[in-house]
Order: sequence, then C-alpha cells, then structure tokens
Amino acid sequence: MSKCGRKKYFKTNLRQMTMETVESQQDGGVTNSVAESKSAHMQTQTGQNSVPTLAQVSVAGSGTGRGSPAVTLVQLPSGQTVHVRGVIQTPQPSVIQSPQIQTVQVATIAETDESAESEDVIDSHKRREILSRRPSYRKILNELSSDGPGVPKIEEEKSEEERTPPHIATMAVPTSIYQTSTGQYIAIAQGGTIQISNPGSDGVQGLQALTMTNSGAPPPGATIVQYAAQSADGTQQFFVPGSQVVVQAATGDMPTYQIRAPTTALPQGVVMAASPGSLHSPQQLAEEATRKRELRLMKNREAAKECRRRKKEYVKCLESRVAVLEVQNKKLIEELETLKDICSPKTD
DNA sequence: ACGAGGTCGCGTCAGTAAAG
DNA sequence: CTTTACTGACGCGACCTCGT
Repeated sequence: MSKCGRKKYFKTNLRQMTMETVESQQDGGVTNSVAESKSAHMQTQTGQNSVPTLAQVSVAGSGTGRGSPAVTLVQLPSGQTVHVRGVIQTPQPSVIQSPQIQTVQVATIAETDESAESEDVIDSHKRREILSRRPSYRKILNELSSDGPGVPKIEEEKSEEERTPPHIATMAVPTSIYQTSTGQYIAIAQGGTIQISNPGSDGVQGLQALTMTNSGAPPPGATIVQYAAQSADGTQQFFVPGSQVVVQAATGDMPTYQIRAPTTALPQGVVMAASPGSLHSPQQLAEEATRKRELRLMKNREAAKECRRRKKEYVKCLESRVAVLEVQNKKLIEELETLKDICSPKTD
C-alpha cells in the first residue's frame, strides 16, 4: 500500500466512525465493514451485538431518558417476567451523545427509501455530502457540555496572548526578545513598542522603532503596526494577526517581514514587503495579492491546527464514552447473570 | 545498518455553511 | 454577494518499530 493510500485509509476511518455507528444502530448492529483499530473498537461498543444475553431484556416504559429510574423488565427463560431496578440507577451523562443523535437523523434521511435494502451501496457521494455537513467539533462538544455536566467544553484554547484583553495587542507581552535569521534582535516592550536592533551593523541603524495602534479599521484581533523605518519615506502599515507574534526584518532594498509563532523558530510566512505609497502599479497589486494570499494561508494554517486539536479532543471524548459504555455493559451483564441465578433456582 | 511499513503532525487546497 | 471559519482530503517529512 502506498504511503498516501495508507494515509487516506487512516483518515477515512475517523470520518466513517460516526456513520458506522449509525448503521449499526439502525439495523441492529451488524455492520462489520471496518475491522481495524479505532473504528472497530468503537463499533463494538456502540453496537449491541456484544451482549447476546440481553436479547431478552426490555426496558420498561418508553421514556427511558436521562433521569428516569432504570426499571428493567427481564424476561426469564421460563417465561416469567421480573421488574428489576438496575445497578446503574441513572444513565450517566454521557461524554458524547448528540453526535450520535445527529448522525441518526442523518442516517434516517439517507435511508428513507426502505425498498433499497440492497443499498449497501449508499451513494458514496451522498454519504460524503451528508458527512461534510456535520457540525464542527467545537459545536458538537459545546452542545454536549451544555447538555450535561460531565462533558468537557472545548474552549478556544486561550494562549497567553489571547487571554489578554482584546484591546491589548498581541505583542504587548512583557518584553520578549526574538532573534531573526539575519541576526537582528526584535524586542517587544510592554507598551507595544517593538525594537529592532542590528547587532552586526556599525550602529547606523542600530535601533528601529515600531509602534502599534489599535484603531478600529483592522479586524478584531489584529493590530496595526506602524513601521517607522529610518530610511523609509513614510510610515507603513500592516496587520499582525492576533495569534501570531512578530516580524522578521530581512536585509535588502525591500525589507520583508515575517510572522512567527513565539514558540517556534520556523518562519511562517511573509506578511508584507514594504512598499511605499499607494497600490496602483501592477507590481503593487501583485504584492497586495501576495500579501492577501499569505494572510489567508496563515489563517488557514492556524485554523487547521485548531481544527486538528478539536478533532483530537473529540476523538478522546468518544473514546472515553466507549470506556463508560463498556463499564455499563459489563455491569448490566453481571446484573443479568445475578438475576438469572436468583430467579431460576436450581431444580436438582 | 538498512529498508519497509506505520503513525503523526503539518501545510495547503477545495468545498461548504454561516455571517455580514 | 462576499467574507470568514471550518474541515476533509492530500502530499510530505519526521520519527518509530520491526524484520533482514
């Protein structure tokens, strides 16, 4: 299997998890399409086929929702029925529930045509369409968290800079010093002043000051940095998006600046090449387009990171729910066995 | 030591839904 | 209609494990 093929398969697994769960719930839990790793693991839990002995157990009352007493009607082999109060009195607030509900609805839509029993070939396109409309992980988990107390809420992971009040610029952290790849030092002072020093130079341009303002024009979370270069003919403005930290000056006629995450040393994208005056010439338009593209890529990069983080958290929640259900399942089986022993005394 | 296979994280693109 | 946020898919590189 090729590398990307493997990759694809692995990723598809996650995407299929929800759908397979639905299928197993819909038709009695006989979906065996994926027999690998996490998917298979999840399936065993969410399907009911791992508990053959429960076939004779029916739950009394249709309103078996959260909080209702878990009274179970156990039908014994002798035909006798017994009302049983369960070991697990109240269904625990599950780690994850609404995703299942959502996907059940989805599956119902997908299977409205009952005559198509042979639709093991659910149109893959349709499937993809359905799945692509699944709400975001953050939405799902936040819904859950409002649903029950046991569910961790996905917050926007507030990094230190994000925890600062919105009017405080990202760079207004206690003085931080970065060294650029060109050897320059960038110091970010408390007041939002950025100082760029060139230790290697003979002192002619030893310090350059950047001041930051937060007037309304930029999008929230962004800071306008006014760059007052000594040799520049005018002040330049460019955005520094909230989650990023700064600026890397490069040598040359057209100094360029790069955004860097404070914790990584990797340059993350050129933000702007300083270009004086208005944007009218084709070259300037091209630069503007490039700048926009870089900005978009940078945002998307961040979004992708965040998305992956949420996804991981989502998967973790699913896994912990699996654990909870496993325990419940085990207890129910034990309970059933106990009841069987009690209610069918040995005749010999 | 070396190669193959597996896993993980990243950056990017493309498509979609929601917001403005 | 445009912009923005989100996420699946893809390709890539890094790292690890295992068999030879």
